[in-house]
Amino acid sequence: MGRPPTSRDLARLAGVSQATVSRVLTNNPRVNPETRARVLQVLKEANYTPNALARAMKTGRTDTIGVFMTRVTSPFHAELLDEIGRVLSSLGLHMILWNIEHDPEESVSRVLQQRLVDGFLLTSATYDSSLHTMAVESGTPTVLLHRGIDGLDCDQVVGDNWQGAYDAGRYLAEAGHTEIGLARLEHTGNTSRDRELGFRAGLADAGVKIKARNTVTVGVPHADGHAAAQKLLSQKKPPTAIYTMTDLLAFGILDGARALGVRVPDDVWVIGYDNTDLAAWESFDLTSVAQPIHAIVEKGIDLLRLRIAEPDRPTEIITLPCPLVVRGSTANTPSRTK
Amino acid sequence: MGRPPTSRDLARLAGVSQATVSRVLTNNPRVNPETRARVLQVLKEANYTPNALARAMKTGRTDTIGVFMTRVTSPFHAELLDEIGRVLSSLGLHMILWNIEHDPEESVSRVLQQRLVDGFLLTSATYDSSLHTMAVESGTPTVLLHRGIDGLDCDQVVGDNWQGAYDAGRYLAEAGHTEIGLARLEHTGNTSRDRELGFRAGLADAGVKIKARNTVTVGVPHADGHAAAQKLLSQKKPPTAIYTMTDLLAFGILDGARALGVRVPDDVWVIGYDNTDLAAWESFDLTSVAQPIHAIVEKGIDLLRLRIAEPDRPTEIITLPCPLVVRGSTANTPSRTK
DNA sequence: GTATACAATGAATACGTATACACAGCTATT
DNA sequence: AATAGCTGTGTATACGTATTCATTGTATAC
Repeated sequence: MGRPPTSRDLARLAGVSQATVSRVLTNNPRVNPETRARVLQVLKEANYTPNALARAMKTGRTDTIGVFMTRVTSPFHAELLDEIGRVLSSLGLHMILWNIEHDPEESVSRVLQQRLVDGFLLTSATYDSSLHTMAVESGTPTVLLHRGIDGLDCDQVVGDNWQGAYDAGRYLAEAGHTEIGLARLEHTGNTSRDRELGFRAGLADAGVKIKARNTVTVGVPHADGHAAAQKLLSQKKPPTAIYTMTDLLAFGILDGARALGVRVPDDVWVIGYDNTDLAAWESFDLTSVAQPIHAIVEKGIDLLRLRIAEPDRPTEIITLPCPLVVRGSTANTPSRTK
Repeated sequence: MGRPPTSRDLARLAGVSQATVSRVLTNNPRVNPETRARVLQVLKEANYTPNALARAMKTGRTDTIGVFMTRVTSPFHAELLDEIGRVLSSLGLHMILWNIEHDPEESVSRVLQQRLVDGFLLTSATYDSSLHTMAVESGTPTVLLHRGIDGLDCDQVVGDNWQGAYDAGRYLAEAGHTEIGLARLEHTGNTSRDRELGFRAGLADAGVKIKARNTVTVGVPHADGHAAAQKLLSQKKPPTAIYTMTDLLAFGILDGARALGVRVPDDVWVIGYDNTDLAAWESFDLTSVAQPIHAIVEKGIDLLRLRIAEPDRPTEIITLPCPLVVRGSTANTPSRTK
């Protein structure tokens, strides 16, 4: 075991200088083919791997991307993380994951300046956090994924939440619903805001308005959706359709309805947002606005790499469409989509 | 912006040598209190953060732990990851996450030797992968979490899968079930093996044996549980209880039963393993063997830090109890546990 | 046959920090 | 009063690699 061999050790073994070993490692063409072959042979026999830290210090590149995220256990976030991991690894990049829910702000700000990574992916930008401004100011290339911030000079790739929500509202109104329930989140960022305003606009364009008594403000967990359903559905004249802003909340609403003996979709329709894998499970069979996770991640990492290569390029903000995926929680005919 | 300031820049500003700045940063007592105060003042004004790479290269410690995982979207894995993140961050440690599903074996082996991290947490050790042996041979401190490997000289912290499964079997048998369905996974590691053998033992000790026609081998996804339920429950004489080895599969089984119009728990009981958050949702209300996630992670990271501090300490293998959590999928009385 | 280009290599250096070593000034011990 | 110890600081070096610069040898052009 001892200490791992260095390029200098290998150079001695191969009878060349450390510089030549380094040239072989970096595919520098300025090395004799025979010498290269001999060195490669020695490297292979010693099972040598360059010290990534030393290399990073010299080149200034770590081949590592920092990812900031919250609530990994939330289905959508887990899918997002999985996709990020897939794309990064296909590019030979490592991922350092920070759950900013656990980390105190001050420690996060330190992380931003440690030059541990070549770039940041932020998936949870909110108005009440200064993470995104700190990240941008750190000078390290940064891309906002999934959640954007208006007026921030930073690359962003997000789903078109307004349009997705609009379509959901329109869909319900055109199906004849007039008593619409809304389980809304506080507007902590663009995402929650657009998912509410777009929905209201979609309804309004079809002449439907949400009554105050059918609106309830919730937090993010499943239990909050459950409670919201209990509240909305136990009224004298309950809504015939409920829209909410994440699948996780929609699952809670479905559970809440089930607990009350209210049938879906016969008594009430339910629509979520994110189209997570779970939405397709028979237990939920949830109509949901789909986020183009793959495209968001692919494009976001693409932008990040472009910015790493060229820090002064103009900022891009990319908005990708969110199609409505209709399932059994809203279709009351046998010909429902799976 | 320019390039970030170095300790040498700061030393010049404070009128001291770089060594003194470094001493302040590392809390070296051998520095005059007045000098220290002055340096700290300058550091603060410049908003200086030490270059983590340079520090790591010098000290040989990165304060970063590498985590190997698979299928982050699986509820149990997401909870495990979340907990790992929580504990690591509370200790001021960073996490590099590798999804070994995405990464080709050869690139993983390279990662193991790059000295990017102080230690590894492996959460997905299986017989058919050489990851754990490669990790141990890499010389970097390694702990197996949640999934163990017999006879491997490596610290391991796992749930007592055999006991948990045993209790589940015993519980079903004592409730009077004799036609027991088993949706089993191939034995790719200790975990799946013990979760089957323990269950069979628990039944056997109560005089119950699983019939071949009530056994089906499945893969890990939700859909496989669904298919297994369809197969088991569409027999002439279907089982009155089904046990399976993960909650995810159990959810699939519940969904499969629902699709067939088979009622749970009236017609069939269902038991899962992991006691994920979702198991408590009303849609599932699943009886499940609980994994002590918090204790596993806490203890595992504890062991890892001990080994980093003292590489030659004796190997520890810790097995933690897995209590059965009874919910509505098995209780047919109103007084069921939530 | 000399001058010139170029290929191949080694020696030296730099990345930013931590730390061993040297040294000056001081206090305390004899 | 001379020695020993202790404090605070600076100088120099090392971590392991990539890369610049210098050097040698060889091939090409006149």
